[in-house]
Amino acid sequence: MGFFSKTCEYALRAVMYIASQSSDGKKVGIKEVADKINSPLHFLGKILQNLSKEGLIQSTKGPQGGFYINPDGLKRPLADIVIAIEGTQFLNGCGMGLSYCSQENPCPLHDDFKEIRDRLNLMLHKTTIGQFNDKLIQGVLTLNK
Amino acid sequence: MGFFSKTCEYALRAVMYIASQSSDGKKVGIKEVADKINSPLHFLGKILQNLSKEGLIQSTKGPQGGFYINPDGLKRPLADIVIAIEGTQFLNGCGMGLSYCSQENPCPLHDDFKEIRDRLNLMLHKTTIGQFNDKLIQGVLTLNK
DNA sequence: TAATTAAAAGATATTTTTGTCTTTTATTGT
DNA sequence: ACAATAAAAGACAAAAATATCTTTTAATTA
Repeated sequence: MGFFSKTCEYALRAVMYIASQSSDGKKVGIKEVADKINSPLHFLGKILQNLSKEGLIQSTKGPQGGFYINPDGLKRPLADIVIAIEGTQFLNGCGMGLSYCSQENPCPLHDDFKEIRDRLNLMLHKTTIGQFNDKLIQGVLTLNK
Repeated sequence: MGFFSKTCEYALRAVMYIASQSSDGKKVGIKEVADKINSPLHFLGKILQNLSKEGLIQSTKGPQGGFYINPDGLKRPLADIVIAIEGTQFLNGCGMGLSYCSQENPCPLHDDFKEIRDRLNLMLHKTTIGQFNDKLIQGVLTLNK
């Protein structure tokens, strides 16, 4: 297993792809997204549907419809996606799975984990959804395979 | 979901508990371990069985039997447990799930993730299984709930 | 209004993870 | 040898994650 769940991996890749295509009000169909990020079509459908409900991406049905991200959305941090999918536990919970773990009642890895989680949080909060648009369009960065 | 799988969380807690009880050749039964780390008994049984096969812990059957960790084992890094359970992918794979992700063909998060993974690896490799024995015995650190 | 398009929603299937229960095997002590 | 103990092993079940397929709803265009 990877660091994030498959669901979260697909979500991150898909959102970044949609972002990179959303510059001039363009919309992309789910078939294109699934193809470009190499994910199962209908499974991705559910994921995008949820992200859409959360307001992280936008969509319209019908001809010329598809998914897109509005300018404000491009400025949101990646953390929003991760939290929407993995929940807050992933970024804030105890590394050893203890629910009462705290500074007063610490697990053996409490301090070490706090530092690593802090770094992960920092990274996910300072990085925005639209941050990679240019390099994705240029083809310098990859989202496929 | 947490950072590690339940299996890995139980494993880390159990191994640390067994370690803390292994100072003077003492052995602990699985019932005691499951109770002390608050995990499902038989599920933990499978986990310890696997760790035993990997040589990360030792066990003997029969009266006065149980699980223990030999002096060399106490010096091994936590990374050995995590790798035994989560696989190398967890500590080395691409954060976005791409199998061809590399410095030459990077995903958008390649560099950021590398730094976080490096820190996690460093921590898990410098921390040993037996490192918390004293504080666990003193009750300064917790493994339960 | 009708046909077409594309996401939303629902139903179902598969796989993996997590968990429980029972039987077997190995060890110890009598 | 026999009984008791405790892990190993196997069978099975429940829940969650992953995946596929079909139907419905909303939007567009002709």
